[in-house]
Amino acid sequence: MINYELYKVFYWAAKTGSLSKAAKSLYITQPSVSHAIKQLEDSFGITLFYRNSKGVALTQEGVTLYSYIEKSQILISLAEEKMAALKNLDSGELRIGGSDSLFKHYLLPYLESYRQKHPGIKLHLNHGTTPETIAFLKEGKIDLGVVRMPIVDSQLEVMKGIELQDCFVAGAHFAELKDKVLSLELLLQYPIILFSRNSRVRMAITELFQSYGYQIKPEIEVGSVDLLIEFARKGLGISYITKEFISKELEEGSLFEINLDIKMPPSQVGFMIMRNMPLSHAASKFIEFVKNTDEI
Amino acid sequence: MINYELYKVFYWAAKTGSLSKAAKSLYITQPSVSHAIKQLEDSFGITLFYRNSKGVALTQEGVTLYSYIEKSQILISLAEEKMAALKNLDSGELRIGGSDSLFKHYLLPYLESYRQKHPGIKLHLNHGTTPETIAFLKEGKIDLGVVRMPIVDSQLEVMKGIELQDCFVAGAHFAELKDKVLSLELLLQYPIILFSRNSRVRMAITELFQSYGYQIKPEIEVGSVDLLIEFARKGLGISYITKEFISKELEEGSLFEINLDIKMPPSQVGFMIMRNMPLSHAASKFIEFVKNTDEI
DNA sequence: AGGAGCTATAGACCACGTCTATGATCAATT
DNA sequence: AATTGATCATAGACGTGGTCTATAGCTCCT
Repeated sequence: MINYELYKVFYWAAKTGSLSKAAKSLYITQPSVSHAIKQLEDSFGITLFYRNSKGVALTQEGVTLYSYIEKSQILISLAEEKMAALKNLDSGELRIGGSDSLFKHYLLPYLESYRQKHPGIKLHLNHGTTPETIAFLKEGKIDLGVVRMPIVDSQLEVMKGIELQDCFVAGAHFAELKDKVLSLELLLQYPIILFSRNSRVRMAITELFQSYGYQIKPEIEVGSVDLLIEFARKGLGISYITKEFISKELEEGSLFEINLDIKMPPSQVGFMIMRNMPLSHAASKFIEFVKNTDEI
Repeated sequence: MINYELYKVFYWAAKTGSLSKAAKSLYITQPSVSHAIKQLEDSFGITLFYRNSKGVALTQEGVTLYSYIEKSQILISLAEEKMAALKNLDSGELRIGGSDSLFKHYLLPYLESYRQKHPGIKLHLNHGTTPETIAFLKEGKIDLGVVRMPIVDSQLEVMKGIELQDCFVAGAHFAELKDKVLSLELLLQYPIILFSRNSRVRMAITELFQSYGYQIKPEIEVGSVDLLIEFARKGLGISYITKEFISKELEEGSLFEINLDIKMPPSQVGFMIMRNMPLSHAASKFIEFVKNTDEI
């Protein structure tokens, strides 16, 4: 089998029309080039160049070989450029899966600033439920999943993100509750708005109430955080919602937090990646970036 | 600069999905493959495969690299196949320059049998005068020129072909000359048909007559051997023509040779190639073939 | 005649690619 | 659980082959 290094030498010799120039381009000596070309000619049993005192020129057969090798070498050069671009994040893909609300309210600033730094990286955001996100990860359709903890799956490696605090909030319509401290039992007298059944937050709150011996049954179920906010503001009920996602509404007073006589347990954001599978460079840099920013 | 051998290893590893299988395909050991892939990954600073107990699979970046390298390697394979074809004359070009008459009356049987042996070789016959043929040779437009000797050109290497004997012939109209021996002076009394001015044969006969103190002026000048034959047969004059080209006519008696009191010097066919320029494989095999056949 | 290019050849050397041997891990058996 | 049989990774030794220097031979140009 022919050593492919010889084609590299052949390419430069043909391209420059000179073994000496090829040697310079390749940072080797002229005898090495001469030797390499000889090897190639010997292994084909065909003369590729004719030599004269000015340099070398391709024979008919040499031209034929060159027509193939040139394309091949250009492809390799392109490959090397592409790899360099991937390496310094001028190119690549970052595929993240997770819930819409986490993208919008938590990840967005990171994504914005990452994109600004690396505008060549294509961003794929794939929203879905936690099980869907895990499935996508395992199928290799996404590099990274961002969901609520806890996640227990031996195939996954999970890193903790920030802590979020869920709470019940209401709008002006329930102003009478503003400075009161409610028990769970009392809370359940009011219409409750919850996120749809298959979400992690919904499961968590259902379990929490069960552990206290109550069953929480929402009047309204919605599919997005925006609707949770909107419905609460319009006074249709009391929404269970992540406090960090409504800092604007709390500040401007269009929503207020309901004080309960028990502390709601915090929930944590988790970054999931596949265990024992190398991350794409774009993804690992993104995670690194989020980690460093979170710590500061 | 990256050793292109590594791409060969990468290609097989990616293609087979297994370092062990790649090793077998490449007739090296598995640790060598492992080492090579590692080198490639290190020099890019990018992980190309993830490894598991079943084998290896390309990462996202690995897939990108593979998309280039696959094409590149296929081109090289095609190149190697093509070179093998050129080597055993399944493919290639044979470009010969020379006079129409030599092609038809001398080279044709060789060309036929060469073509039969190597149907993949494209044949280019380029007819022209001797100076044109030499020019084509120097421009690299033909591999081989077949002309009348002598040729004196330091850039050319000339090999002798067969000897041809030119002679004067006539048809039935001049039957009275059949068994006579003519002097040059007497011959010149008859209408002479010669090949056109710029041919080598024409120059030779002109010089020959001059060396005896005569000037030969044709009644008719023609551009092809066929016309020389045809005109002589029709009785329009006495043609000066290569005896070997009219063996059929001499045998059947439609033409007969004029006996002269001097011996016409033989002329020799010459094969010209460029000195110090390697021949195409197709051409060198053809010359070899002609030489061997001629000797037998 | 001399010099400045070019490529070819010879021979020495040592880097690096390959090998063997072994370890680590995982999955599918027993 | 233990065993077997795959996989790839690692370590270290070995020896080939690619690269080097030095030099020759050639052609062209001054």
